[in-house]
Amino acid sequence: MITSGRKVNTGRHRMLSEDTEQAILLAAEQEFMQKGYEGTKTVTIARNAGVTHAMLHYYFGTKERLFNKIFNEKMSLLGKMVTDVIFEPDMTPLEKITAVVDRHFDFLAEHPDLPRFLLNELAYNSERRRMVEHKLRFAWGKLLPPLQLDWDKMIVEEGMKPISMIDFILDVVSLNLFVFLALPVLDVVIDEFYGSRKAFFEARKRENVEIIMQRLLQNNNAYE
Amino acid sequence: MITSGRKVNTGRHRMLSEDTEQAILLAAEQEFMQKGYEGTKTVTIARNAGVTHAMLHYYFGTKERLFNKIFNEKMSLLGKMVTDVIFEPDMTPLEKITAVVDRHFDFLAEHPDLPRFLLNELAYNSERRRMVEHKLRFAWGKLLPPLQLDWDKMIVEEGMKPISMIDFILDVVSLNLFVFLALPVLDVVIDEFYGSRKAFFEARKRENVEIIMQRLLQNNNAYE
DNA sequence: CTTTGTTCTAACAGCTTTGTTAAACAATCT
DNA sequence: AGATTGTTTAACAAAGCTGTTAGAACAAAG
Repeated sequence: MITSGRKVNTGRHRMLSEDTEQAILLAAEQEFMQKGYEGTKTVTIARNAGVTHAMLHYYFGTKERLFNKIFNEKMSLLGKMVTDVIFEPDMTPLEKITAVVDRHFDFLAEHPDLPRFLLNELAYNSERRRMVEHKLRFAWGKLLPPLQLDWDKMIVEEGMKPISMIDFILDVVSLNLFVFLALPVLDVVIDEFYGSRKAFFEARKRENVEIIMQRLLQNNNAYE
Repeated sequence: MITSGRKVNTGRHRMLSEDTEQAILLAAEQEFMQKGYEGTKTVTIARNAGVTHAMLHYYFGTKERLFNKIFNEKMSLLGKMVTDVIFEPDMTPLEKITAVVDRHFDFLAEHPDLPRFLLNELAYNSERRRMVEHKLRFAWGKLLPPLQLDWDKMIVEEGMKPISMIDFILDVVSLNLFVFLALPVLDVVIDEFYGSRKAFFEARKRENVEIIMQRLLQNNNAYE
């Protein structure tokens, strides 16, 4: 089915068959996401793509290069998430926070395997970690300072409980990401206590928004 | 250094050299934790244990069996955590909650790689997942019902915001576990914003206790 | 229907990894 | 001493995996 047709090629020479390439990329993505770099065998990718395993090397050279293509694509997705989530329309500060948590969660629900995949490959490979470190520093060097100003202003003007922005971000990320990082294990819990993933996601999203809001609002019954 | 001496053996026969076995187990634990099942090679374990690689098979048969020994040991540790954390001394309900979150965090800090290791091997291996599923169901079948009673009582008597116990548990686990699941990536953030892991851990523990308590306490400034 | 460059297959080369085995060795028991 | 048992080594076998290559099949254009 892949070999259905050679690429129609007006410009003469030097063009690969998109279909085959795509089939390999798709199969590779599934395998790498499911089993990680080391757990994935190139022969399996080829088999799942319906292609001889020599083709995989013809198109992508090495397993490493194929993996990097997938990995970088997923890293871009992560970057896209940040920009998608961070810049919100005109709302009151509280509405903004709600919207951020909400959209962050929704994004993750659309890419449930993304966090575990990235976190893992970074945990298991120190070289990749070093590569990403630069990107991270650069990214937040540009993103954080402007946000910080808005943040401090909001805390004062809205009379919120003081909290550093970075701590707050970690709160949101912890609560939202965990749902997806632990999904393979949580599936058992979900089955028993929530019925379906959908119901579970909705419940957790509500709860995460709730707990985050409660953290920010001033509370008269001080404990301690 | 391992081959220094054969085991002195009063009890006659049928005893393996504890030293060698331990050296292999220790090296295996380090490798498996750091690189996962697939990323770990038995020759590397043997080399790090200072032992020929045939010894590894002499003592443990197969890579799988060796891995399972480590894996089960870590699962027991997880079980131990639950019992350690859940049964608290006499305190007011609010103090109890604080203590639970606190001890849960401290336990994780003593075993920072445990959650990622277990979560990963479960995510990557469906057979292991099925094995664990039974244990989980059995465990909470015994643990949850009695806790549930205390929980509902506490909510009413202390005038807390209503929240299901399971949602509350997920809140605590999300916040505490994430710190350690994401540690390899967070290290970059830590370096920049907290100085040291120790400082980061302390800050996060405080914050996690804080956000959890705020979630439970009734709040006069209702938002929405 | 030949030429030209591209896509694809089958076979294979070479390395890595897991696992086995035979024989040497050390300690203990008789 | 010699037999017995448990431990270790070195060498080997077999399978698995990544990557290569020679050339066949093919499509398009001359």
